[in-house]
Amino acid sequence: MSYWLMKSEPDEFSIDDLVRAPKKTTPWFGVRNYLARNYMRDAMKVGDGVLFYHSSCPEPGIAGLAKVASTPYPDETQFDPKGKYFDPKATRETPRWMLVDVKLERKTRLVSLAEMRAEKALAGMITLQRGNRLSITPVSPAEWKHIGGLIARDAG
DNA sequence: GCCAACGTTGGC
DNA sequence: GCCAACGTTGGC
Repeated sequence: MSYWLMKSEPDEFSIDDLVRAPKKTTPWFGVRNYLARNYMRDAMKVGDGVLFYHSSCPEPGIAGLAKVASTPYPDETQFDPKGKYFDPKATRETPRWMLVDVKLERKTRLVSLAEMRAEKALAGMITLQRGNRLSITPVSPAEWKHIGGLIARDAG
């Protein structure tokens, strides 16, 4: 069992979109970074814990808890020539971009990036490291547990 | 295979 | 809108 932080821009797909999604599940489409892809394709297992993170928005931070809900399969958006995620080098025979389904566990209070940065226990989190832009990063069991505690805390 | 230029991410 | 960081591209 592993843990992950997965970023989404709420303008594109927010925690509320996941709440409303059929079966509260979504394919994690649109990843176009090889390391992030490799995490989904090679490392994630069904049942792994996911921190759903809102990025590039007024208040970035963790917005919910989710789980990996499928084995890897091709990202359909790579095949759509009209879509923004089209990849002309990908074919059905040799897809380049793989994804997993993510299923909502529950929406949480927003644990803001500022709040995360204030926690010494989270100082080692990859996503908090200067310059890190990766949209999917592993989270240690200790970090996962600590964030669980933050979520349970009242805001402020 | 090197590396400069360019594009993107994402916080502020 | 700015800028740091870093991945990708393409010329050589």
